Amino acid sequence: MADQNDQLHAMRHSLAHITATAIQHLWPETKFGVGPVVENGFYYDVDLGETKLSEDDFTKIETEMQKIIASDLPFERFEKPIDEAIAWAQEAKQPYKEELLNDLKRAGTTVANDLNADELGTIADGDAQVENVSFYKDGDFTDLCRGPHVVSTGKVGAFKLQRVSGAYWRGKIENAQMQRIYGLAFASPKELRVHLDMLEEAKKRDHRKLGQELDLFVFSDMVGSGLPMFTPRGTVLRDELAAFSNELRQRYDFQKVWTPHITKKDLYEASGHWAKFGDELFLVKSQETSDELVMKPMNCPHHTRIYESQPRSYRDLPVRYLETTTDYRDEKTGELGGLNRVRALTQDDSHVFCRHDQIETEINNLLECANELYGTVDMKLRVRLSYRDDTDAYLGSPELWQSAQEQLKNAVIANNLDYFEQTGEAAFYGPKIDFMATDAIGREHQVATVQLDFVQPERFGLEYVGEDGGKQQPVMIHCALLGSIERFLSVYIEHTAGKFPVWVAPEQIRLISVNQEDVTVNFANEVRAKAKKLGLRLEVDNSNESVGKKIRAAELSKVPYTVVIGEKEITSGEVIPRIRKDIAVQSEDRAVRIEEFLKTIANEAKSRVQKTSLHG
RNA sequence: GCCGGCAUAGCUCAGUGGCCAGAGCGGCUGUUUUGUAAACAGCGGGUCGUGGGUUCGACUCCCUCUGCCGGCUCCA
Repeated sequence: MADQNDQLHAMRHSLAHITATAIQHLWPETKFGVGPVVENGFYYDVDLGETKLSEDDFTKIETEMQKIIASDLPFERFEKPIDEAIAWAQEAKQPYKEELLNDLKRAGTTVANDLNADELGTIADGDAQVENVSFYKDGDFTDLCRGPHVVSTGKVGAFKLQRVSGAYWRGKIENAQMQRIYGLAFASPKELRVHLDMLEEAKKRDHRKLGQELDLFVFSDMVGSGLPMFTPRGTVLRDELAAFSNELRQRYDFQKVWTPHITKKDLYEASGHWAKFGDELFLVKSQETSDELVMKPMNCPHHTRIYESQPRSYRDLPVRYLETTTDYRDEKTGELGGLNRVRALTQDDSHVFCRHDQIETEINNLLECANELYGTVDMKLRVRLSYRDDTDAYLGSPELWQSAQEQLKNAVIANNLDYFEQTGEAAFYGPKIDFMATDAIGREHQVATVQLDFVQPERFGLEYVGEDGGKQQPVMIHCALLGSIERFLSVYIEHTAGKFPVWVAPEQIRLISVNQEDVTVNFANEVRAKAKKLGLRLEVDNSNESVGKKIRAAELSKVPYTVVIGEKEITSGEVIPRIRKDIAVQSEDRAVRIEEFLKTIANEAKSRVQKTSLHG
C-alpha cells in the first residue's frame, strides 16, 4: 500500500517534470518555479513573460507531453555542489531556481518560513547543512529536485491537464504572479476516468446549481456581489438549522442576547479588530452628524459590553451569551463564491465568560454540542487545532498562548476527536478548534469553531470579583456551531445533494390531486389544513397535469413524501405515501390512515430523525 | 485585490462579420379529467450583461464597467 502510494507520488512528480519539459520545448524562454505533487495530481508554476497560457494551449502541451512519454526517456539523477548548482541556475537563466538555491545554501532549506511542505519536498529534505544538491534530467530538461522519480518518462500512468491559474511566487502577494498549470494524474486511465466521472457527479450537487434548481436563494446584480437573498424555501433551511443550533446551547444555559448591526469604531479599536481588519469593514455615515460608524464584522466585542454592564461575582460565572445574527465583511471580490464566502454572513455565535477552572467543562460542553449537531446532520468532520505561528500577527503573551493551545488540545483528545494540528491558522486573539467539512469536489471549509481567548478580556478590562474579594479576569470562549449559516449551507446542500431530511426539508409533503374536480381538490386542501395544524410544511399540486407529470415534479423538488389524493383515498381515508428513497427504511408500499401518517411525520420532524419509521 | 476564463429567453443551451436571433424545458390559453418520473395543440417571451470603439454592416472583433466561474492571496 505504502509502496503504491510512493509509486503514484513518483508518477505525479515525474509528470510535473514532463509538463515543464513540454513547456520548455514550446516556450524556450520559460522561467520555472516549483512543481510539486498535490492531491489527485500535480502542478507546475511557470513564468512565460508576456505570453499568457490558457486552456486552449492544453492540447498543444499535452501532445508534446505524449511525445516525451512515448520516447520513454530515462530520469537521470545526479548531484552538484551547491555553488555549482547556483552557477547552473544563472547559466540556464532560471532566477526562481537560483533564489531557491541561494536559500538552500544560506538556511539549509528552501522553506525559509514560507513554502509549504510539498514545495519543500521538491528540492531537499530541509534538514542539516546542504553541500550537494540533487538534479533530475529527462531528455533536454534538467530540474533541481529531491526526487524520487519513475525510471523513465514512459512510466507515468494517465494524466490530464486540468486548469491554469495565477499563483504568487512563494505564495507571497508582493511577489511576481506566475502561471500555475494543474494536472490530474492517476496510475491507470481507468482510475483517471473514475476521478473525472466523480467530478462530473459533483457538479450536479454544486450548491449554487441546487440553490437555483430547488429555489433556495438568489443573487441580484442590483444588490451586489456576495449578498445572497433567501427565498421562502431557503429561509426554512436557515431557520431550522439555527433553531437547532440555539436549542443545543440553550440546554447548557446559554442566554439569547441581541446587539445592533452598526457601532462606533471605538469598539473595534479596543478589541484589536480595527488594526487587524480595518480595511475590510463596511463604513456607514450618519447624514446628520457625519459620524462614521462601522457595520459589525463579528459580535464578541458587543458581547463584552453586555458582560461588563454590571459587576460580576465568581458565583455568576460562567456567563453565556448566544446570538444568531448577521455580520458584514468587505471581502475582496475575488474571494467571494456562492454561499461559501459572502459579505453578509450569519453566525450562530456564542460567548462564554468564565473562570480559568471552568474552561475545561465549558469547552467540553461546546464540543458535545458540535458532536450532536454534526451527528444529526450526518456529517463527519475533521478537527483542526489552529495554533499561532511565530509572526507578530497575534496579540497576547506567548505564555498565555502556550497554555491556551495546550488546553484546547487536551479537550480535543479527551473528546476522542479526529484531529490534526496546524500553525498559522489561529485567530489573532487566540487558538481555535476548527471543524472542517468537505464540499462536493473535495475542498475543505471551516464550519464550527471553538476559540479560547485571553486577549479580549484583557483589552476590554473585563473582570469579576473573586472568592477573596479581589478582581479577577475572566476568560472568553467563542463558539459558532454552524459557523456561518451561509457557508454551512454551501457544504450541507452538497452533502445532502438537496435531499434534506424531513426536519429541515422546506417542503415535507407534496399532495397531488388526481384530477381537478372539487371533491378531490377540497379533500386535498382539508388534508393540508390538518397537516398545517401539526406544524408540517406541505403544498397541494392540483394543476391540470397528469399524475405522472406531477409525481415527476415532486421528485425533482426532492420532497421527502409525495401523496396522491383521489377517489380511493377519499373513500378509504388511507394513503400510500411515496417516500424519497434515501429516507425509506423499506421500499414496500403500505397504506396508512391519513391522520396517523401526518402525526408520524410531524413527530419525525420534531425529533430530527434521518430515516422514516413509516414502514418500520 | 491578482492571473485566466465566461456572460444569448425564467432555466439548459444552439447560433465562427452579412436578411427580421433559434430549440427544448418552464410559463400562459384551450382541449383533456388524468392513479405514481414528462397528455395534445396554440400563444407569448430577447436593447444578445453595461457603456464605448472599429466597420458599409457587430450577438460575433477591441476596450471599460458590472456580475459569474477556477485558482492565488485572505478569511476575525
